[in-house]
Amino acid sequence: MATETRQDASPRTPLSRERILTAAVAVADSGGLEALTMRGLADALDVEAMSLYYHVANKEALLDGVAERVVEEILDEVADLPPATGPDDWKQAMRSRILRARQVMLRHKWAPWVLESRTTMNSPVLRYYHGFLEIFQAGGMSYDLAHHAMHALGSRALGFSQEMFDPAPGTDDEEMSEELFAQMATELPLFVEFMEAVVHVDPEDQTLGWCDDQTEFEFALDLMLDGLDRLRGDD
Amino acid sequence: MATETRQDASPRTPLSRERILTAAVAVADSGGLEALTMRGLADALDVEAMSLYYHVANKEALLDGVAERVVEEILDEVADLPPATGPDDWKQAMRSRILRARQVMLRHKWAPWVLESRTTMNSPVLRYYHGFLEIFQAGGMSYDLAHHAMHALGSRALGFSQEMFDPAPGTDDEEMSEELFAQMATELPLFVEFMEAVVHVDPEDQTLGWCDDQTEFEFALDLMLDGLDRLRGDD
DNA sequence: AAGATAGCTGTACAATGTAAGGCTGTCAAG
DNA sequence: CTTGACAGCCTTACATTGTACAGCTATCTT
Repeated sequence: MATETRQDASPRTPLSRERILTAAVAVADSGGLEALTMRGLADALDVEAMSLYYHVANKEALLDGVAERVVEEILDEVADLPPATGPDDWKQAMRSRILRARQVMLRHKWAPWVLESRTTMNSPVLRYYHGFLEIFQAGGMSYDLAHHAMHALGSRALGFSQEMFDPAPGTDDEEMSEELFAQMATELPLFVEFMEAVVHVDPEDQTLGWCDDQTEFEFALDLMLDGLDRLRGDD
Repeated sequence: MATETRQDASPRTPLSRERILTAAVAVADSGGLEALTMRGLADALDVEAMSLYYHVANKEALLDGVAERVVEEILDEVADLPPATGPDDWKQAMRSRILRARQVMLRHKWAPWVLESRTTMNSPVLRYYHGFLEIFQAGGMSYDLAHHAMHALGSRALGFSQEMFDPAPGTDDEEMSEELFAQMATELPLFVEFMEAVVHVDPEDQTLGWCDDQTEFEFALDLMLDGLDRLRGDD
């Protein structure tokens, strides 16, 4: 009964930056980003909160690490894709790569917020973007155009687009308030037609699952890729 | 000395949701989003924190209001733009509109984060998007294409693109760590050429102001608009 | 005059990140 | 074997946040 700080005598695998990051991703996966607190993470590791600070400078650094982890997962996901061989398949190569990245984002719905809040570059991101450069080069694009293309793709290169005011059907379907709807009918007539045409459901009873994220993502992606393809020097 | 709670006898303009939102935008403008706390906002209004709750349900509702304010500012900004008259100028109309929106975003650097964190639609946003519908319609686009276009534009419709890992020259220019740079030279050869070609500065001493946000924004915007123009039914 | 109420304040509490220092086991030097 | 150093983890404590709850006060109504 002398050493009673820990109940079980199992030697407990020691903490490490790697274990912490793995646990952090797991916590965020199950509870969302707001569940990722230092105390909560420590609990998940069966450890006290302050112990984390021995391996991670602070929460900001932890999130940096988590961001790296996510991009590493993307790198894994695209590792087995065949390289682009020339101007005829650069677009397809890019497309596959980005859609694979999107798979990772679908597994970690919180990831976009973490990635967007990072400012510093990190090694996995550099490696990931290097793959794009290879493809752009195979496509015969100038570095200048490749640069523009990177910016134009933006977060889409990492597999997400961060929908604005996403009309995903929440638990309660009152996401469009009464007044807004009334306003729509009178002041914004085009919207009524628009929704009737697009939503395939009369605006009276809203049962929306009208925006297929995957479809919209691919549409926008192809729009950009086609545009870039047209800007290449040699056709 | 009886009523000593307030020093000056000036009757003090009463609080109101409007005054609060105006102050909130001002606080965020000067101190950034992290300065926008209930206590800080109350201070700016010469009032106690809890007084705000009489006019605003909670912080989330406050941010909703702030988001509305920003979009209203955009609406103001685009109010005097001439409407699109037909298929020949829809693109220009859209372009002007979005570049005006961007002006607002440049005034409120914090706004992207607020807007992206909102999930519920609000009235100004609906009105703003209605303007897009008018333009798409003038361009002769189907509602279906207009719908895709909205999604494809995404946040760009509101004038921002949320740059990933933005390499803006911070105070200290060590945003690319030693190890990263070393790795680049050896493992990621394309990056070296890339930067030399694009950055117009040798990678030894980094003095980067290499990404012109405005240029990149317009490039991506035009890429999308041109693409959409090509997808319209009638040429 | 009496009470109701809108608008604001004061106090208090829980959740968060994290600074500062204490405990403990391991391992090398004497 | 003893002794010290130190890595790794814990304890305590504090500042900052949002916000619940219960007052206070002036104005307005009856």
